Amino acid sequence: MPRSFLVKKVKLDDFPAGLDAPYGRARADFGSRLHEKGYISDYMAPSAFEGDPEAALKVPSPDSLYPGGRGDFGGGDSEPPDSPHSGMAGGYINGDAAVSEGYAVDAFFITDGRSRRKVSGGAAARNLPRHTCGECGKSYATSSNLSRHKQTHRSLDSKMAKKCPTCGKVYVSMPAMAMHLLTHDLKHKCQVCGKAFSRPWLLQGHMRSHTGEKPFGCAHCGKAFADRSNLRAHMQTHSAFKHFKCKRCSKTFALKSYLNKHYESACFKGAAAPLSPLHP
DNA sequence: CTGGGGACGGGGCCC
DNA sequence: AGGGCCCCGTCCCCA
Repeated sequence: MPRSFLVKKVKLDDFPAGLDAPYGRARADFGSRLHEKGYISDYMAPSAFEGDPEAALKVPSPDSLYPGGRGDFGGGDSEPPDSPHSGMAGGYINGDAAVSEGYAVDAFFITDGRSRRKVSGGAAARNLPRHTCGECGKSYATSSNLSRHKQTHRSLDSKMAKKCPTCGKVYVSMPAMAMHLLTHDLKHKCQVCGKAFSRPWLLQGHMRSHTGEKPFGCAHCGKAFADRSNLRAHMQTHSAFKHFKCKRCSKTFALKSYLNKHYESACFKGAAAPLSPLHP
């Protein structure tokens, strides 16, 4: 993997404005989640993530990486990225007609893993006041969203807690409860094989297995995937950094799932329960 | 045994 | 409140 792949910043405004509408929010959201979850480390220089297991858990401050601060790209000084269209022609990846330009560009942001942009038209972009949760500090565009979020801070033994009549799971947040109830209602049925799903997008993803559509292309090697999660996992295989480490034999893995598999393998056969991995 | 990919479930957040 | 979209994680299969 070329070093530049790991360190370059992205100037999103270089991309066609037409791509903004459907993907702007997703990209911004993805970027912020990368910071929240620490996955930004996947595409960073390895030094901070090697050796000391504690260090591996520390996520560098986004502000230190982006002089412009969170939610910005640090002004117009960003280097142009490796072309998101490299290996693609007219929005196609490896000649795969199912790959839209929008998705191809979107995939690039997964590739880069650090991209973020101002949400055009959003409250943040317009500098509107945000509604911040006093308990965890998360902020929301509307008081309504904040109110909904605050439900998640209720105690499990709160009077507001409700139990799922089907499986008995307890929820303190009514939106979460409503969401959960949907998982028992498989009303989205595949017309091809009859398999049923609780969510329309689960069916959409499933349909790709019938149509062969692979809208998520890897900007690094051009390989296309039907599922974004699978593209993400694939991107990790491009990373030279394996920061999931077996505590017993010190072997390292690029993906947590590989480490988990390793724990189930001979390394721990006949041994006590696995020690906690680098990333618990 | 490891690496990689396909398929999918669940929950969070935004509009 | 509902719909849509997203990410995280897991299971399974195969090379």
